[in-house]
Amino acid sequence: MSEKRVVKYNPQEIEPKWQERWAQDRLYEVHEDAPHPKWYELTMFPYTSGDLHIGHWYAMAPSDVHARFMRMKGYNVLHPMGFDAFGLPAENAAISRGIHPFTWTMGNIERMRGQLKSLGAIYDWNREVETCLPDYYKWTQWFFLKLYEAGLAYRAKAPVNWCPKCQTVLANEQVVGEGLCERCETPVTRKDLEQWFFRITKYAEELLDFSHIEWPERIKTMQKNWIGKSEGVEIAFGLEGEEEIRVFTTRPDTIYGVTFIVLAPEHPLVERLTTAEHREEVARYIEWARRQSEIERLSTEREKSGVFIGSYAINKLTGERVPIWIADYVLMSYGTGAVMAVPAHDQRDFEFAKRFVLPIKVVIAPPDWSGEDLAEAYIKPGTMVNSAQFDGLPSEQGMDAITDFIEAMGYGERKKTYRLRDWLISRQRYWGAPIPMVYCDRCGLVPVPEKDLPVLLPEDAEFRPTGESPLKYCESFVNATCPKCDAMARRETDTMDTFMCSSWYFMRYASPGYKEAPFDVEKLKYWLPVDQYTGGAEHATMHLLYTRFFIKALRDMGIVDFDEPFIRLFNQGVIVIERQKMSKSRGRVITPDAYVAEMGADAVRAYLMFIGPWDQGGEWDDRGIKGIARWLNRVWSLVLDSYDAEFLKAIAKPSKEAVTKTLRHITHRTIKKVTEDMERFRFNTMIAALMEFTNYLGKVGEGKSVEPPAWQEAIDTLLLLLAPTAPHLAEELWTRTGHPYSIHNQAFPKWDKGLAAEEEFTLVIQVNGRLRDRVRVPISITEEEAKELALGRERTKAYLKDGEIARIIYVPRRLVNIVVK
RNA sequence: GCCGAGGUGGCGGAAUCGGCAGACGCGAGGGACUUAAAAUCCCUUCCCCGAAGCGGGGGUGCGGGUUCGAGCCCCGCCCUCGGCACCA
Repeated sequence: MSEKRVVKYNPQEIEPKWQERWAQDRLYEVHEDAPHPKWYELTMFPYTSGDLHIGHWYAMAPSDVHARFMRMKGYNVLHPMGFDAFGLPAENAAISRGIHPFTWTMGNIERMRGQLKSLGAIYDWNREVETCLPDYYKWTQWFFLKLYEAGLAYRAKAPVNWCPKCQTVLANEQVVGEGLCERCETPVTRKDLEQWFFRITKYAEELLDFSHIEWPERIKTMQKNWIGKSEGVEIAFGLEGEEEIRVFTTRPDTIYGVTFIVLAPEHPLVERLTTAEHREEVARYIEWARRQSEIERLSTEREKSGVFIGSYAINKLTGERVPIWIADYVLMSYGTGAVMAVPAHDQRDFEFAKRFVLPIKVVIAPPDWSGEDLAEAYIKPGTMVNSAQFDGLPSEQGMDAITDFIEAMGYGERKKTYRLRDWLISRQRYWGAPIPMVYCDRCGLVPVPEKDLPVLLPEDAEFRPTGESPLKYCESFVNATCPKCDAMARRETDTMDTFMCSSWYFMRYASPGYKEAPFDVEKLKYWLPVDQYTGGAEHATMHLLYTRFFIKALRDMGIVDFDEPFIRLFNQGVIVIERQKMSKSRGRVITPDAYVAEMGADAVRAYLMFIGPWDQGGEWDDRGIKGIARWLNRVWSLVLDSYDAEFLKAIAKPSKEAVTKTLRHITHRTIKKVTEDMERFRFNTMIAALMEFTNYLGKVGEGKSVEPPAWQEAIDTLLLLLAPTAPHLAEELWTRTGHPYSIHNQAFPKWDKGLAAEEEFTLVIQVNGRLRDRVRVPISITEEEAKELALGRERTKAYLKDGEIARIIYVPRRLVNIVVK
């Protein structure tokens, strides 16, 4: 090709240049008055840990590419960025290094913002949101007050998860694996504490409705399982006197098989029902159970434990007296904290009965059962026996029949139970939004009036390694006056879970500087809800669930008018190193910076998308990035050469190898492929298609002849298709080839159906399912023609001579298969 | 234990309305250019047989099955990853 080209592709030079130019021209500022439909594409904002690693870019680059694609498709795209800036690591840094959490956090943000800018995304930085600034957390507190007014925030004493290392409580959702702290993996212990909760359980049923959102099945299933709905019956068992024990069961059909009752050790009736001679043993057991660590308690291999408390309950259906036990396999926090034990038909009850030699009464006969003892609980359906008037019924029918009977007799009623617990939002830490409440000796619990918000974090708090909340000992903070009576009062010293901050940040982006309210209602109406959300699946039962609850609560208060925050969700996979997650503490972190400095952001962006399907994640192996760099260099040379006068003269010369028609076909086929892949987030095959296109154009450029307009269409198309992925390179080449700035304001190419359509295909000829020949044929070939052609081929004939043709299978546009016997 | 996703060359991965397995890229081998190296370009690269072929055979975790035809569907296993885990 041309000898004249001297300019080399130099991303180090062109990337900063265009980033500055775009910023200067406010290319990516978005406004509500644009004449296009809006598109809100959001990626989960990063926690301000210090450095962005390649995993962050893996989340952000493809999301930016898709947002840019939508922008070129004509949408008014909001694709903002901000920082999740409250949280424990800032405080730990303060303790260990004497830096104030604010200083630490803002320093990190500074560094991360720089890294993010080098990515070359279309973030409108005027809309940046930082959750730790008073302008923001003022509204976090405001939302708390709204939830409080609505009766959705309450304070209660409860056994809660306590992380001894973080010195704070954790929400259920933040306890992972075998009872470990989500952040530091320390085993969690139980503590009885007064804490603030949000009543997410009120929305359990609605949270199970995913009909208005397009989310991955996997995430919906995780939320479903987390909410854990089960339908059953709550049934009263009689006690001496007026009292009753209520149990929850999903198997009312087994009620004739109840041989004992088990209460959770913390059950309120235990105290009253324990008889004098069992008191000591019961107390000992409760104490023992309380001391069990979460890990011990959760172990399924552990032998059942429990004690008899001396009292009996009456099965109202049979009139039988059954003993009442306590055991820690029954949880106070689920159902009623009491179960009717049916050892014959529940494995846990079975093990318990075996261990303590309690009767096992079969009421659902297994198939072919003739009265012998069971080796394990029979939990499947069967025929009802030993069940009075219900004998002989299939147990599935018995379920309803018995429930109807129980309801008719007033012994109990149908009930739904959920595994989901209320969201524990108190944290005994400094670096979070203070809960805006005051304790007054005279007035009790008093919310801080809206006009007094924000309740500011004191700057003079001391960070000591004792582990206790610095706020607790900060007098300037704790001492307050009661908003109601002006008397001396104490401020609440708990701060809010940071998931509270992230439950509304996506709404703040709509009007980030707004002073009168958390958002400007008109702008919110324009932008929300988020059309496309992307982020990690690890938030399935945390951020993603909390936020759905939050929006539903706000909707019911009339603050927002939509039901779901995020219409479409896509979860990218995890980038790993040596099959393990990146982790700062283990020194397994790759930052993008060195790669950006060496190969350019465009190459890193493209490589991250090329590794594999976005939702599958993958191994970071920097050897592969070379292939991308080579490709971008080839694009550079190809495009610049293409606009060289001599080159144009050369391709315009007629030759035997004229390819204009094929070139246009391939150009339009590529547009189709790239567009469809982009829409489906299949970035790896999109890049492969662009590479193939580049390779093809390179071949055409070597001595073949083509009409210049077709050639320029192809080259321009390549640049436009590449623009979302490699925005700097595309812009540079677009400008250098004399096109008007900016390529990012151009429309994404549209394919011509006729040109993209195939005219021929490779007909595969098989004999007995084995490939024997292939031949290019026109798409219009008929079945008869194809069969005839197949039979006539030299290569097939050899395989036909020894047998008789039994049938011929023809698959249009694919193959002919000759079956020979 | 239960639920979900997955297992394809030396590596990352393509191909799923059941129809050419291995696109694209990395790595490797060979060649061109160069005093040399880097860069770049060209060729080869699933395995076995064959001097070679646009020749034969085998091949998508394992074992069976359905089908003219199976990476894809069915049955039974094994392994990896993620989630849940005494939830009555």
